[in-house]
Amino acid sequence: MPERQRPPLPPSTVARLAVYQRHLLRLAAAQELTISSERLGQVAGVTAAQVRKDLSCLGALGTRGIGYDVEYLLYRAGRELGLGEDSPIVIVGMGHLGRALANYDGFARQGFRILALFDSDPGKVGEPFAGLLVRHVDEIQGAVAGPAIGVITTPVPAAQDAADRLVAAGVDAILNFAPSLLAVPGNVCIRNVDVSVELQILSYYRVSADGLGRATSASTPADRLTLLRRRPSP
Amino acid sequence: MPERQRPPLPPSTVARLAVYQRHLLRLAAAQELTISSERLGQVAGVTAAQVRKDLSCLGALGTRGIGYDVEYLLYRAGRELGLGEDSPIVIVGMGHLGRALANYDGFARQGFRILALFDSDPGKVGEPFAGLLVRHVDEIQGAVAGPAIGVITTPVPAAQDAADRLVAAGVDAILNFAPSLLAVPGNVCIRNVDVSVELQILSYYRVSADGLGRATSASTPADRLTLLRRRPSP
DNA sequence: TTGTGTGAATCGATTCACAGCC
DNA sequence: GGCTGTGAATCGATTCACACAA
Repeated sequence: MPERQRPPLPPSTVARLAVYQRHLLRLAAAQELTISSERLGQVAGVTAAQVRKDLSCLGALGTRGIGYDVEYLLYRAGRELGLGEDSPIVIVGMGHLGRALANYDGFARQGFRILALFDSDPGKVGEPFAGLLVRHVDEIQGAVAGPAIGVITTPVPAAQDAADRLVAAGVDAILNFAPSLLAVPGNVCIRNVDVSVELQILSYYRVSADGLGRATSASTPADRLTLLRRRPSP
Repeated sequence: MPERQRPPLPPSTVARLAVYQRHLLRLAAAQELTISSERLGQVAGVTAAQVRKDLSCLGALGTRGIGYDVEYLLYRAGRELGLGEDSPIVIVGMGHLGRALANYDGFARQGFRILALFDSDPGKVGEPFAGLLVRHVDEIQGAVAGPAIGVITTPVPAAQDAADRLVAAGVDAILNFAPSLLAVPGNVCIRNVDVSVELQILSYYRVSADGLGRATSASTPADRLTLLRRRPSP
């Protein structure tokens, strides 16, 4: 059984794999049987060579002269990303953003399932969103059984507390929308999304672009680089 | 006047500069006068050497033995990112996410100003959010005078149309939350944010981490790599 | 002594180019 | 003829280490 004996994927490849996955779902729904690196690159916004390099990390999946089998690629990419069964998600912070995410129906399609919603405001506890009742953050540890992905959509002052509770409940990955750096144990993986930061980045390329007619930048897929840092030794 | 005569910043530096900016604002509010690369790195989640390299791109801003002047750094970083006066933002798509962003009060603090909100649903047109009335997407071109940053929070099928209208109205940068690759002219800069993709990336590192007690990844700042592609030659 | 600024070295990621297979 | 898989080359980004200024 020579399964699961591959070097870890490069972080940039992981990020793109997630993007490919999304487009492959669309292609599969459209009854496409095979896809070439060229076309997949076009829809994902990367070069064909990049696609081939990325996919070759999963093994030799394509057929020369033909391309890649959409269904099989979907299966392998999904398995690599750990999307076997529905991954449970819990959301902490039922402000506008938390509600937006709770109501987002794309999660189910992408293999995620919202397990519970939490807020610290007693006024919000008990309210129904997306078929779930909001629970108090005190209940996180009781409600979350085993590993799950936590999503933090609280204001900054509450974010660290939310993270602490999630970690205590066994959550091992956190998507943080609060613009602050959370302290968590080394075995918990965190990704931060900060809309203001995204806008500021756009701001920079905007000013470089105008003035002259010089075209500067074109579109890009949702390519994010995860920086992984080892725990500093004690 | 030897102003504005610097090579363009590396994309990864631009992304981090936006993160520094955010923490510098907090430090300035807390009356901190100076900050060392060491401490700024701690709060931003990067190494001290990285901070120094990044900041040295803006010139020699620090004082040896002391650190960086918070106010001055804030000024220079903000200027570099093109945050001089309030940058106008328009949001297209008043679903849950669009409303969440419209109500987000962090934009103003970060130097952005929401100029207008749009939706294609006549039922939503006229509704008030965050002190603005939702207008119909047909009005985009009339309402947006000159360059602005467009934010697309529509469902996928409407995203390209939204982008086209924004571009026609003179918008030169787009933050796209719809999970699709938008086609825009080469002088328009795009960044994509896809929450499902973020979750899938977390998924990967999650599965690598558990099983054994091996710690795998620690936290990371909102570091995103913008891939800039030149327009392919015709 | 503290902490910046920066070349040099390292590391990783992308592109190129082409051999090999359908 | 078309398209994958992959080493080799290139490009960029991070880290190191240390001279130098306050």
